[in-house]
Amino acid sequence: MSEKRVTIHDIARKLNITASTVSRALNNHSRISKKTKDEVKKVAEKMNYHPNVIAHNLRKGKANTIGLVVPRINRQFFADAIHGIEQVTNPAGYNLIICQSGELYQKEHENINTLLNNRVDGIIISVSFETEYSDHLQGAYNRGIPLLQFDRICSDMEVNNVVNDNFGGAYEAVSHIIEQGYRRIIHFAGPLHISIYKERFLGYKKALEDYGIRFDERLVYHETITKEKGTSAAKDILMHSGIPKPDAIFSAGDYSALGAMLVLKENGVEIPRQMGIAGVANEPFTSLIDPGLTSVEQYSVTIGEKAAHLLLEEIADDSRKKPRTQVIKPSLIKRKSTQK
Amino acid sequence: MSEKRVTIHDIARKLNITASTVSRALNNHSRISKKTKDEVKKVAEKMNYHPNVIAHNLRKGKANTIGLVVPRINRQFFADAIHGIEQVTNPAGYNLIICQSGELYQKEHENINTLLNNRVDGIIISVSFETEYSDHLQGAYNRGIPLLQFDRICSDMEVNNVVNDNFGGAYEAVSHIIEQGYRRIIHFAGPLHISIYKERFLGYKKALEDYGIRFDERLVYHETITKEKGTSAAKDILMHSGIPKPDAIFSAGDYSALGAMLVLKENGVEIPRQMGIAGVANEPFTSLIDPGLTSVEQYSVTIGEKAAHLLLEEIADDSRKKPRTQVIKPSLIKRKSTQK
DNA sequence: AAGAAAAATGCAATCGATTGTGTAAAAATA
DNA sequence: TATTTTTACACAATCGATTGCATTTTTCTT
Repeated sequence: MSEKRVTIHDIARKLNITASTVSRALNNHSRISKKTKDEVKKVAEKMNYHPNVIAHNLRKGKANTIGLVVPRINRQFFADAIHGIEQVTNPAGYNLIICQSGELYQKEHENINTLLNNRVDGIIISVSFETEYSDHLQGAYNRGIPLLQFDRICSDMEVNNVVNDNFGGAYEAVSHIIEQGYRRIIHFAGPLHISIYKERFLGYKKALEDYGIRFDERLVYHETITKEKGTSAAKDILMHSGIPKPDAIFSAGDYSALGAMLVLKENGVEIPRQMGIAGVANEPFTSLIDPGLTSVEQYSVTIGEKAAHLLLEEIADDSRKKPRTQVIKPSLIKRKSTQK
Repeated sequence: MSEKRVTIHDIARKLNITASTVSRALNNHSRISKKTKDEVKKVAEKMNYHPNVIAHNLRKGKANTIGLVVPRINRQFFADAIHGIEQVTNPAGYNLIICQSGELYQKEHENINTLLNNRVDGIIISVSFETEYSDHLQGAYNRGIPLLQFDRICSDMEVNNVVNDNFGGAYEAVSHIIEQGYRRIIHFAGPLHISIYKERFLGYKKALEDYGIRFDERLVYHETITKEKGTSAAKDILMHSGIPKPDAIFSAGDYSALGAMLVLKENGVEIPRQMGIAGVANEPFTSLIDPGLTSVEQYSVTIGEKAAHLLLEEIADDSRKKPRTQVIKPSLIKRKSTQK
């Protein structure tokens, strides 16, 4: 059944030479004659030899592996980002070990340890919702492991980052909404201790300010980034008549925008005439629903690619440089939901 | 900067004992006194010791790693399946190395080699569109590596499989369509050399047969599983008046169904009154578009979980048993698009 | 043909942890 | 107290590949 595994020693024995010669031959070492090289390779082929990467890695002291930690893999943004990362790391000869934190700090910490134990050459991480401190990351970094954060970052970690211009994206979206004639603009915010949501919130406020619209705290729905939260927020909006009637929503995420849109439509609110809506992420569904949802495209694949490039660079020259933060410019995809 | 890595030898030196004792102490070996165990653990902790998994794996001859090969990671079905797999393998102490074939046989072959070189303990694969032969898989299997296929399978490989009841799902969908009163039912088929599409096609035919509707080859649009192909197919349908007018579409995928739906709506065809539409996969967007698209839910996370369970079982008892094929029962999600 | 230079290969240590076997120390038994 | 048993640890080989250095073989010089 399971043919026992063939090693360089088996090849050596068959050819009456030493394992070191076989090793050198397979690695095209200059001090080995072409003749033996050819013989070795032929025999290796014939014996169906596969190098033991584990032994190789042990000797070399590196694993040729990059560790990745994301909240969940089955979310479009991360799946795309991972795709981008693979696109770069794979041709460079690196494997990827992917871990999911499930938005839990504890799990994320364990993930990091797993990766350290596996002697990964570098770590790419997008932190969980829960992650407010970065001891676990700092620990890895102190051990000399190149570390890079993307999208969601711990700002107290001084490492390379690849992020969206969340502020700019939000600013552009809200500006667009205002220019379409909307004035009382609601904001569905995410957890503000998370950098990306904070920045979107700030972009929203800045746009209001620049257009001379007074910021009104009552128009902010906090922690509203799931479809369900969007649904209940919309119901709340429909009920509330105490405050001046809002005429648009800028949501920090597409899903809550969707939830709200469905409720509003159901209740006879015309979109975009009576209420404009825009979100962030440009999820696939935004172009499929009716009306199409205006949204901020994040270029997640690009983010992944950049992240991988930066990390590989850092791995290549171990002189630790001043951390860079690469900002990816998002772009606003204007659809019917905001075209008054 | 990078503190040099501490090994069991460092700990041994500090305590004036041997590395073997340290190793045994850390592994709670019964022959080591509680006293030394405690001392060793304390020092290990203090020295910030992390075991070198690579050395461990080399010695143990296994990598505690499972290899995964999928066409692409950033497709909802696979992302979900991977999620399911992780859900099982992670608590069991396995890492995952994920490879993408990009739907290319050549790449898939390389992926398999990478995994073999990394001495993975098992491989889970969903083959690419291009994959018609299974030499590469057979090679891995012959080397004694437990192998499991899911979703898309090479039927000439005698290994454990986890698949959808594609036939049944299609049968149920088409039956539903017929029961709603539709009669001239178009089929958007995928590449028929791929098991899942073949089965869906057969399920479609069987349902027609059982309801006494004659199968008409002219109603089959082949290789029509992308949104674009669905779009062009719909245009074709609108133009063609030579054959009796079709009144429903059963698509082997949601995306081509979507493409068709958009074109038909644009051209004033009323759905579901004039044309019923159903797809397969229950993609997230199916519930968001208007009208909602009837579709077959595949339970991709469950598929991943089952796949992982089966593989772990096979890894656990190396006596190679007769391969099993686990079939996951899909279910039809009925939405407006087929409610005449 | 002898010696020097160059080329090709062998030897043995190494990476870090595991493990079978041997041995000293402690405990139990006679 | 002498002897056996048990307990606790040390020694050394091993996993498979890599590599500095030593040694042999070949090729080149003169």
